[in-house]
Amino acid sequence: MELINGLNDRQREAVLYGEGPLLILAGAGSGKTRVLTHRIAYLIKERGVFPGNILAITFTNKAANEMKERIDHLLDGNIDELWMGTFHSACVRILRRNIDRIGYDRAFSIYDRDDQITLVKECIKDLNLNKDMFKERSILSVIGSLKDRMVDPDTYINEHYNEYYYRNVGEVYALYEKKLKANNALDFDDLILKTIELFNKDGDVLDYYQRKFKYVFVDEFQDTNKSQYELVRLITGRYKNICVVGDPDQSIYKFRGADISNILNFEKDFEDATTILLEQNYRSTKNILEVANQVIKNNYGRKEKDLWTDNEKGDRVVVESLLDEREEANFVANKIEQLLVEGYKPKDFAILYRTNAQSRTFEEVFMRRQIPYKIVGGLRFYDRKEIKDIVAYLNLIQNPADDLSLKRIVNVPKRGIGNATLEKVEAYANQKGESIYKALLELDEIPNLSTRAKNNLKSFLDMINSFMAMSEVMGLREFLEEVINKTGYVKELEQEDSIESQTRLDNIREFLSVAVDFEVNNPNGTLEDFLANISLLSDVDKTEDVDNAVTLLTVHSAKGLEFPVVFIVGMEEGLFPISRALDDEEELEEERRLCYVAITRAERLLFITHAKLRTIYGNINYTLPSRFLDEMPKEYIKSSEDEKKESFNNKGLIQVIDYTSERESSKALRVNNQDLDIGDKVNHKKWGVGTIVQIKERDGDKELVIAFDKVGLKRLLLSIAPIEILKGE
DNA sequence: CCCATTCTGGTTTTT
DNA sequence: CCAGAATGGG
Repeated sequence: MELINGLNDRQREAVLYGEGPLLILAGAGSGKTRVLTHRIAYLIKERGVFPGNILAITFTNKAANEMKERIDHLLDGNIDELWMGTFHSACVRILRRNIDRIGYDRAFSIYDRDDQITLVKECIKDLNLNKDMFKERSILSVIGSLKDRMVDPDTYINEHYNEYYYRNVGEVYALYEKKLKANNALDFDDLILKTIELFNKDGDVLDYYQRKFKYVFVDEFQDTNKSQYELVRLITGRYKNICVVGDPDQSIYKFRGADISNILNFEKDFEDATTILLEQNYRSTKNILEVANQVIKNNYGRKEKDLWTDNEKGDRVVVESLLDEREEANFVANKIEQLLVEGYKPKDFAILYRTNAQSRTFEEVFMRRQIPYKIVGGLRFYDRKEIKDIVAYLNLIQNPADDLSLKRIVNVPKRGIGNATLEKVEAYANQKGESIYKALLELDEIPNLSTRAKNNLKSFLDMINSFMAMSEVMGLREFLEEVINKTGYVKELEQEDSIESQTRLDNIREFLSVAVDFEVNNPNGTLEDFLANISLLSDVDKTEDVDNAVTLLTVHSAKGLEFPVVFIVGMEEGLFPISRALDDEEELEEERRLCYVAITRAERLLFITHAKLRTIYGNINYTLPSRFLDEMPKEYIKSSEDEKKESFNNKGLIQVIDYTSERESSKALRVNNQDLDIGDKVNHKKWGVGTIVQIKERDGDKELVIAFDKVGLKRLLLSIAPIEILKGE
């Protein structure tokens, strides 16, 4: 049978496995996608399973599309009925059909993180809490983790009744939930939780889906949280044909509630579960894999597993030490240019970093050197102001209860409806217990409004009403154009006529083409579907499909991807592992798993870099190489610093800086500063002896960065600093 | 009500 | 350093 050709014994066993719970522990690069696609194809083709009886959960929509395509290739039959997508998109699909059974309108809005923050902010204000003490971000992270663990507000408040802070966090949580409901909105967590609630409260609906989904698959199972696990348990309650695939060593979403114990407990929770281990790696060279294995070994209490490969040994992993982030980016660019000459293509390269902020230097350098690149995440298209504004219009039109969206755009573009006016309307709505939109329908009843305000509100209302009517009859693109024109949004930007407004117009045009794409791919798609679709896209999904470009992305976003050549940058203590993890053993282990994920993305070549100086918040920091570098076995590593060191007479910091000082800025400084140079020692009145590590021109003065022996790095101006230069080598 | 300016404080990772 | 919030003048 062609479906098992070329598979190894373990893989074949997984593909051909019969009924009942199955746990596939799949190491990095062990061909789990292959196993999943082949198993699904096998069920359909050889076992006669109807595609509509299969639900497959993937981590991103992109992964879902790719898998679906691969299955399509393996079969001749039609697989349109196969449900494949993320937890969130599957839940939206279920809720759009049936959420009315638990008291929501089926036109509910989906709130993203920014919406959540706005809502929490409102709650803090409404409850008269001190906003310095109650920070919306930290409250939101508590709420998030409570939702992940399915703890409701009342339970939490009772548990913390005697703690002022946490009790009030609970109160915010309660009000937040109330507001979501009033706006007929769900946040990301709710998509899962409300589906569970629906299943628990309505036996018919549960029964329907239990019968429908005879076979359920969950990929990246190590990163599911408690509620997702519960959802899987409910859906598979009838047939128990649940196949999960995961790797505990690649669990990197603990901060989002991911619970490794889901994978560890699987065999307990599902009786007679079979476990299959995939340990042969097909992705990386021996050198790369060995480095990964040695690093992850340092995690305590993990289930020992040794990934092996038949692939060639390959080049040693290169570890490179650079002066600062600029040199780091230039080193990477140099390597890429060099490898491009050797026949690699831009799309073969990925730059992996721990935090999004690190992408900037690479962007600058790549732009200057004309290396084609694309960035995953970071400044996101859908997070741009103009896109969020348009989406808010659409949300309101689709779900008039959505006060949050209404408030966002009621005065964008300016229509003379300011805060004071809106507050009066809102007060009226609150008192009547209805939405702002509804209140506007009773405009004449609202007290204390000036005629002017009333007129402005009236024309706003008329506009929204006409949009609502149009949305019923128009195609998506046509409708969208109507909205951006009739609102005056485009007009305002055109009048502004700045570079910035031009970019915004471009973005709006881009958004229109997204809508056209959606229309083509989903001929029956509604406005609701379109909105749900764009709000559930992951960063990876959203990244533009540039033909041939270097990929810049966080290690988190790189999960599940692979590249011929990988650069892991910023391998420094405090950055990777991140500072917050340094004194917490559990978080440190998660960082180490993250490092493991990063290393195992590489197929042929792996470069790891760290800088000695890194600018954070505009401050220059001294950094040390990451502890993970020490965990990598020397025999698989080559460090060009080792080679260079021999030709320099290295006496510490001064010499280290000397040999990298070919960079342009230092060269220039050498000419201009006969008296002062990087590496010179100085004596400061208060801070004592230090070494100059950087000199910058600043308004005719010189700004010095000095590494003091006692107090570390300081930045000061030459003209006013109480220092003397210590001469004489 | 609108705009410009000052200030604050914030970076982990994201469906 | 930078973006968004808060503040105050027009």
